[in-house]
Amino acid sequence: METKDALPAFAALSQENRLNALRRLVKAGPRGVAAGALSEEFGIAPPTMSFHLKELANAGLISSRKEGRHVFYAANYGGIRRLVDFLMADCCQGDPRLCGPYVIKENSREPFACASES
Amino acid sequence: METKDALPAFAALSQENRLNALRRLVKAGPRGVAAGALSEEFGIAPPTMSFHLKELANAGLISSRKEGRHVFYAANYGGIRRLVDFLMADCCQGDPRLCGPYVIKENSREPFACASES
DNA sequence: TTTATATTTCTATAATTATCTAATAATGGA
DNA sequence: TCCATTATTAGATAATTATAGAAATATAAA
Repeated sequence: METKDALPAFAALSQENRLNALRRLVKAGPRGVAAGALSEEFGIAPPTMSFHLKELANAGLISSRKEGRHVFYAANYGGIRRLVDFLMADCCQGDPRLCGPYVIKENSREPFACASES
Repeated sequence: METKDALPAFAALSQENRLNALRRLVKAGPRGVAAGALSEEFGIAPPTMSFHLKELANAGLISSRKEGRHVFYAANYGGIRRLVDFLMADCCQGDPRLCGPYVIKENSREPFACASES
């Protein structure tokens, strides 16, 4: 992951419809949700929904697969993880004891960890 | 954390100078870095740097403190964590086994975890 | 072939944002 | 007190960019 990959990903997340959609897909799990279902659930016109899903896909945050005449979109957990890793790279110069109240405790599972911890 | 808080945070991260600055502060640790040092390090004019730091601060991603005539900026690890938590809320409907290759293993420390795991 | 679903293309509108210069504020030392 | 340093604010400009809608196209199922 490089800056040029991270910037479009964060840009994709800074739009309400897209943030809602990605969070919905994160909840949904690997099976994903059909484009039409998302369109209906959020009350967004299909072309607009498609546009936003494409943005998320281009940013590497979701993937799609065809199933019959539906296109299912699913969160790309690996892409999301790489983005967070990039943001937290070399956290506290690798000394997690410096992260203040967010120190990574042994055997805990924090949403992010210092690079040296992962 | 709500959508209205997350959106400006992601928007803040979608600008190159700000993303660079935040990653630099994440590396620096709680002590932070003076505004002038960041300005010089990245070759950005002081007013421009100040503008971007303010954006990051407004987004809750960094904090500042005065020390003599310097202003030190430091990563707000709590804010960053809350942002990631928000993005991953209720991941896979709380069943981490569904997260595909990024399953949260027992006793592992992943950069993010399903909500039910944290 | 007909229907349902999804995507693409195009366009108009609007909005935002990044950066520069100049001025101001605040601090600390001589 | 005066000066040098550091940082922020204000004002102005310019460029970019993104959003969303309409219409048309493609794909697949019944």
